[in-house]
Amino acid sequence: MSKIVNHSARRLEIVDACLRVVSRVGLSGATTREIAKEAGVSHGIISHYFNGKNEILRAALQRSYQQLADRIDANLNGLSGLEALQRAVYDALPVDEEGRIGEQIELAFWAYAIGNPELAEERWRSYTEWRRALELLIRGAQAQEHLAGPDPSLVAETIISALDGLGAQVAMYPDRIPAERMVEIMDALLAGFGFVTTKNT
Amino acid sequence: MSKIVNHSARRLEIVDACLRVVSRVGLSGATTREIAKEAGVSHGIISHYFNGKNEILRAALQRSYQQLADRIDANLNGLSGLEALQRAVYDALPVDEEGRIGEQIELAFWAYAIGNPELAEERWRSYTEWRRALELLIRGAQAQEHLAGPDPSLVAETIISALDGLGAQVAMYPDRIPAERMVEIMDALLAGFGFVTTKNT
Amino acid sequence: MSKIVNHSARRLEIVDACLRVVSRVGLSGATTREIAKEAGVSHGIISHYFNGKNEILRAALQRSYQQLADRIDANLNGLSGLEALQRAVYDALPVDEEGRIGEQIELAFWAYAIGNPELAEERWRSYTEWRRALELLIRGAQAQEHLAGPDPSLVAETIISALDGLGAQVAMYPDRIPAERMVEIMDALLAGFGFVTTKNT
Amino acid sequence: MSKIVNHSARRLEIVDACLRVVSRVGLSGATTREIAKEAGVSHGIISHYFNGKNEILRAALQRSYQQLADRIDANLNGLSGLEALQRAVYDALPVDEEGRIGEQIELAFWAYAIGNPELAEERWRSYTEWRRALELLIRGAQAQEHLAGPDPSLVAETIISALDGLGAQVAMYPDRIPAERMVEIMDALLAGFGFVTTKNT
DNA sequence: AATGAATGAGCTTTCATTCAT
DNA sequence: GATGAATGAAAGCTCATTCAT
Repeated sequence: MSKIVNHSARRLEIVDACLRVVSRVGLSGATTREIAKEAGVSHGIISHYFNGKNEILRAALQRSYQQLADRIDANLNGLSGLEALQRAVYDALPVDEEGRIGEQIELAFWAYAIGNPELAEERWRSYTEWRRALELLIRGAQAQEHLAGPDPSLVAETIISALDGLGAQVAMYPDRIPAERMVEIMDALLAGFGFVTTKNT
Repeated sequence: MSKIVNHSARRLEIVDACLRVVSRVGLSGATTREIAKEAGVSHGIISHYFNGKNEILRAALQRSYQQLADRIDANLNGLSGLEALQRAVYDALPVDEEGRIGEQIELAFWAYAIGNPELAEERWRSYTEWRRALELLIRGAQAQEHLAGPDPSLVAETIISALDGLGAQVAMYPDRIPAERMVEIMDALLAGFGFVTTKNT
Repeated sequence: MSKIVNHSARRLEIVDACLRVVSRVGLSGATTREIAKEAGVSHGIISHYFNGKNEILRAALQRSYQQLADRIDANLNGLSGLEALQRAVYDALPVDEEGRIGEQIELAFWAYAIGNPELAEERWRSYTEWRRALELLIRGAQAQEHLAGPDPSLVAETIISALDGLGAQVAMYPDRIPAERMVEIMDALLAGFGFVTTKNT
Repeated sequence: MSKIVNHSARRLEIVDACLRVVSRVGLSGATTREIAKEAGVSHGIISHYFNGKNEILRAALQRSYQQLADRIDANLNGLSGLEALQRAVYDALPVDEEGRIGEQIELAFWAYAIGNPELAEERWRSYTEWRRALELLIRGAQAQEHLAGPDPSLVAETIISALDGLGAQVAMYPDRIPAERMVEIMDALLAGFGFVTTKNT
């Protein structure tokens, strides 16, 4: 039992090291040697915990999404209706250092997913989950605001598209898009769907 | 005297081969050998036409942007107001094979731009140009429709974000997002900004 | 834990393999692949022990100098005056297989030192050391023989020049200059400076 | 007839270009492309004039020796005895820019001769010729000075060795050995063989 | 379980040579 | 004769993976 705990704990350490390396030098610089060094373990040990490099990357992508999902969930506590939707959308914006690094990691994996079906599937699962969660929030907000508004699924996809586009922009040009501007953009988007947001960010 | 070869035509062949390879296996799989094979030339010849691999990539990125810009410009001929805006936005959507490949190229280079300032700046220039053009179209449409609507700059940034997000999605999952869905999304977005679009796609 | 390997011993094996390869096919033929083959290891392993090819070459040059210096020092034990000078000069002559290889290494690196300041400085240090040691021996011999003879520094430089010239000759044509001839030449040179040498080679 | 003249003239241009390239970037940088560019001819034409790169190098080495021999011959005009010997030895010293470059070329070829029998043979021919010429001068000087002195052949080999050693030194460290010092060294050497030289350099 | 040495494939780049025009 | 495009081998180097200890 203890062995198993240690095993998965060590796996996690390596995955986190991988994310740090990716955010520092990009995916192309994330060699197994570099990851091992960052994790403080020997180079050869990696094959005991992962079945090849792709498995590390897949786990890292999974973890990166999990961190975002956790952040959103944590802040959603007790909120409902439009407030909950607004909160979730704001939390999904890369407004701080951590979010920016997350977007760079995301972007790195996106490009890598082309020609790498395993990674692409992993991301698709996370995307689907995120879209469904957002749909629920949208339905809740529409109900609260008594909106007969557009198809929640369509709204969710639109919001995610804009978030993804902004995320890519931030990943590439961290200093050129002020956090306030991103909030304005998402506010405008939500307003377009009938959600009159309050300015108490 | 020498073998009759059009130097710049040959260069272009190699650049196009590069674009095809990148769209097929991603930037990390776009080795000089693979590009040469795709172009149907020997591996060594590449150094006759390009000063190293980075020069091929830069040329490929430039060409990809040019193709998109040309497509949009060509179709805009004679249109004005909302029709022009709608046409441009539709043309920017990756609805066909060419567009899809273009998005894969884009995405591949986005990740590469992180940590490659030269490439990042080149992309920024294209982005700025595209945003300005879109702003003009938005102003024109707002004037025609007598809308006092939101800040054209904000609208442009929102549209581009959504287009970029959709583009990334298409790049990764070419077959999972129907062209009609993308049109719906952009229609909803435009409607949110007060532009009642007609269904004459 | 790990494979039991003496790191520095392995390094030395590779350096020695490098020296053998250089003596066989010259510096231009001393590729990393060839050195690895000569050392009986795989090509890739070299990067575990050296930071690039230049580091191997530097280490090889150092080792070659060390071998010569050690040989001269070892035989000088207990000798003084003219005997010591004569012994050192004879030892500096490439009269056996080892000496011949040493000269080939030297010659290969001489050319490489042009346009390689780092290597040139390293060689200059060795040269200066050798000249000073020779000057001391010359002073000792002059004192013992009661010679008011020429400037020891000039004598040292002359001797070294002749040794270097002979060394180059031997490096290129190992079989065309008999060891006895080289001894005759150095004897004639020493005689010209007033040192009547004995024939007890 | 004219074709033949042009042919060998073009050959000579290429050989001279080769020497210039070697003196500028060393033998390792003397690629066929660089030589062709320096000669102002197309890259492909070289195979019409030379049977492979080695033939260019051999011709270049030959020419380099010829230039030295010509210089010595030219100044020898009318001199005889010790004066002639002294003049030849002085002329063989790399005391000016041209001589220094010549030594660098020499040195580059020496190293290349290891593992390149053709080039080594070419150099051996020149060496033999030079040694014989020097022997004649030595005999002449000994006769004039009524010296029963040492074997002229031995003297010649000693002188050449010292000249070669000095040449290598100058090639590597052009600024560290004053021309006067080299003259002193050769004077001391000649004095050792009984030739009392005059100070009218 | 853990180490790091070792392998071999593959990368970009360079270059002498060949060849169609 | 002359050009420069084209080839293919080889260079130094990197890296995921395997393996003996």
